[in-house]
Amino acid sequence: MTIPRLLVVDDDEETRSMLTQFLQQNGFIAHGAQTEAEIRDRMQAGRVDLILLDVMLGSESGVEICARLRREQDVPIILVSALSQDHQRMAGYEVGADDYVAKPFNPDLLLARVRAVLQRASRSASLVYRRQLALFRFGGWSYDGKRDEVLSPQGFQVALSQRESGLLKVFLANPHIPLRREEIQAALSERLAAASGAESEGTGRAIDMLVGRLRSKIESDPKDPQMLRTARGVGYVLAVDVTEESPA
Amino acid sequence: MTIPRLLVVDDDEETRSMLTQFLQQNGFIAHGAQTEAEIRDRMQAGRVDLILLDVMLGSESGVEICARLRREQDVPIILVSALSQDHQRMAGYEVGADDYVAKPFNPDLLLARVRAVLQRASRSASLVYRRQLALFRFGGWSYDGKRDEVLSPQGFQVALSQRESGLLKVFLANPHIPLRREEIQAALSERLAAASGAESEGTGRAIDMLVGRLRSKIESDPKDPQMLRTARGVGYVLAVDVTEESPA
DNA sequence: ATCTCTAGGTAACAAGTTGTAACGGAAGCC
DNA sequence: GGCTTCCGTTACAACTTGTTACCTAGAGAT
Repeated sequence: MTIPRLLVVDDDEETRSMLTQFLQQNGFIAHGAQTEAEIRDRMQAGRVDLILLDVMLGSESGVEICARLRREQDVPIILVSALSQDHQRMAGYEVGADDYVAKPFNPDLLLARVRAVLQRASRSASLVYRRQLALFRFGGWSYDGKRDEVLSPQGFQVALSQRESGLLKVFLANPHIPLRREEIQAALSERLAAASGAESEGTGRAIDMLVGRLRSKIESDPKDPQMLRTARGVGYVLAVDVTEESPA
Repeated sequence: MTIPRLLVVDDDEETRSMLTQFLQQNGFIAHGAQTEAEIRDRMQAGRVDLILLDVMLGSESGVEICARLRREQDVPIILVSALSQDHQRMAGYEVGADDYVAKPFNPDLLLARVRAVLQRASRSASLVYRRQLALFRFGGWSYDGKRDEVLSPQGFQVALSQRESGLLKVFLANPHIPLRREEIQAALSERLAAASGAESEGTGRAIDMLVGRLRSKIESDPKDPQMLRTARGVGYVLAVDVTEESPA
């Protein structure tokens, strides 16, 4: 894949340029668009790998646009919204969005999501599915998103806590990519930190602890981890391949 | 191979001539170009071994040009950009380009990259691959970039620290080429030193230490190194052949 | 061949980072 | 309330990695 090409759809000029710039700074190609027509223009004009679609587009509802786009083409879509109630979230999934991010969002979280969706998209060419329910296989292990259940290579079921399985999901979505602690933190606690460069989170070493505990459960030799490798000075990486199946 | 012929594509006159001069001083043949049309002219007119392509070409996106060129021919391309704050990250991505360098770049780093890409190009005619994830074999040893794991000729697994495996990767990418300490340093810490002739890094002998430690791990007789030879007055060379396989 | 000078090998140390055991608070359950 | 489980914090040990200092080996001059 070449550099991913993103399309940021938002009717607020400021948000749009802020977003496109931020994404460009992080190695993506990002363009802006305001209307459904513009989206279609862009997609006509060239490849678009992912659309970041605001839910509140003045007159139009982003959700409806999403539904329409999805019916016709298979471009991955992340819905962006200030309304982060759960039922609305579900509505987004029903419509076929690949993910859903609340605004104001933590930039690290957004990055992680974008990468995750692109990853998935590049692997399983075309497949509208619901994020949570996939079945992952990695290094002999498997994780069933539907049951939130982990099976060891020997078939033993291993109980993970909420947070641990959350952590696992974050890594499964970003294999081979070193994740910084802040990114992990952000992806885990969907709490919206301040929008921009928010680097609060000076708490402590919770992530290290979490990783340690997860290792003790899914690494055959936790002292010498084969899957959850540490990237010194950076964070942690999942160093095995991940395959993802749509749920049965 | 004869002297490699490089093409520097940038719309800024100053950058372009600075770059071409620098490359010429380092033994390459370098020309400049500003537009895609000019690139094609040059390629028509004569062999071009490597293109250094700026990402921000005024109106056009270098990335798109890269994609187009790649679709038609197999010329190696290094993308140059000011956009890559989080550069390490890009490495994880599969880009159509052969490599990606941040601007302002450390000249030593650039040299190392150029050599590495030329090396690869001459070896494995055409191959879009994932930089990090290749599998290398050298002098009986192997290095698995995917697992970041080194196997001795006897099949024993040797644990390298982060920095040590980074060093190894630098050498694997540039076999038989004497690398100066500054180049190595630059390639290791992708940190952008000051743009031009920036020779800061007057720190100390960290590289010597690193090489020493790596030798102690992968040389059968560290006192008389067979692979990691020292090039007196210059730096170090990897003195064995390297084969590189794309990951399974 | 010997001398001298300098580059490089290496041990010892120091600073920074990570792994992990122990502790304690909070939430859920009986 | 008392228990258990989850999870963040702290403290400390172990490991990484750069720096310094000292010594040996090579290269060139005599």
